[in-house]
Amino acid sequence: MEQSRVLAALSALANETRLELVRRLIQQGPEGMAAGDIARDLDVSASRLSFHLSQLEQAGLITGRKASRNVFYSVDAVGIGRVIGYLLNDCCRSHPEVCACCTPRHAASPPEQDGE
Amino acid sequence: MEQSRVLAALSALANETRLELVRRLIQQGPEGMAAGDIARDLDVSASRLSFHLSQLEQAGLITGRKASRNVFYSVDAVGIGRVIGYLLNDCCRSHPEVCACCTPRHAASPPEQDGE
DNA sequence: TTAACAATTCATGAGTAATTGAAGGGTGGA
DNA sequence: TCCACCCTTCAATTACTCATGAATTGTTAA
Repeated sequence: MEQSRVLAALSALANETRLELVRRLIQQGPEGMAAGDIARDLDVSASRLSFHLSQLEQAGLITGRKASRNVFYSVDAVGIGRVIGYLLNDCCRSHPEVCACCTPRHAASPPEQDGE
Repeated sequence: MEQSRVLAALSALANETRLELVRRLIQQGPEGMAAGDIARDLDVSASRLSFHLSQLEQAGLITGRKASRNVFYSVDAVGIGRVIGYLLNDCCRSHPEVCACCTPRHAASPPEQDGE
C-alpha cells in the first residue's frame, strides 16, 4: 500500500467524530447504517456528518450504498485492515513488541517468537 | 486505552515527515538515533524536526534519551502497539477481515477463513 | 572564559481542516 | 403535482497545523 494512501487514511481516522463513526459502523455489520440514523446517533448535523462520511469514503475506510431515499454506510473492513497492515508490517516491520497487539485479548506477548 | 490518547497518536502518525520518522527509528532499533542525524537523514531543519519529535513523544510513540550534547530518539514499540491494538481490538472488535493484516507477509487474503 | 555545537523554543505567516446554515437534487407518498 | 424527507453541496467563518528563521538553553572543548 502506498504511503500517500496510508496518510489519507490516518488523517481520516485522526478525528474524534470519524473514529467514533467507524466504531459505530463496525458494530452495525455489513448492512451498515443510514446516514440520518448515524447523525441522530452521534448527534451531529447532517451536513457535518456528510462531510466526515465523504472523508472516510475517500480514504477507503467505508462505503456508501444507495437504497431509495437513504444511503447506507458500512465499513470497508479490508480497507481498514490494509492501513493497520501497513503500520504493522511495512512501517514497523513486524516488530514483535508492536505485533503483540495482534493477539486479541489473550496472553500479553509471547516473548521468544523469532519468525524473521 | 482511552480514545483521546489514540486520537493524539493517530494525529501524530498522520503526517508524512512523522510517519517516515517512525519508520527510520524502527529500523534503528532500541539504541535510537540522534536528532541531528535524523534531521540530516530526512533533510528537514532542526527546529522543524524538533517540533515533529515532540509531537511523537507526547503521543507516546517515541522516547528521547539525553546523552551529553545529543538526544537519542527511539520508538516506543509498546506505545505503537497499543494504538494499533486499539484499532484492531477495541475499534474494529477483532473483525476477521480487519485482522487479516496480522499475518505478516504471507498469503494475500484467504477468502474463506472461518477459523474464529 | 570564549567559541562551537546540539537541540529546543518562540513568533510569525501560510496553508489546511472543521463547523455552520442555507440551498439544491433525488425519491416516495398523498 | 405537491409536499415531505434524506442526503449532499456550497460559501463563509473559525480553528488548527505546519514551516521558517532567529533567539535560547545546555554541553563540550580550547
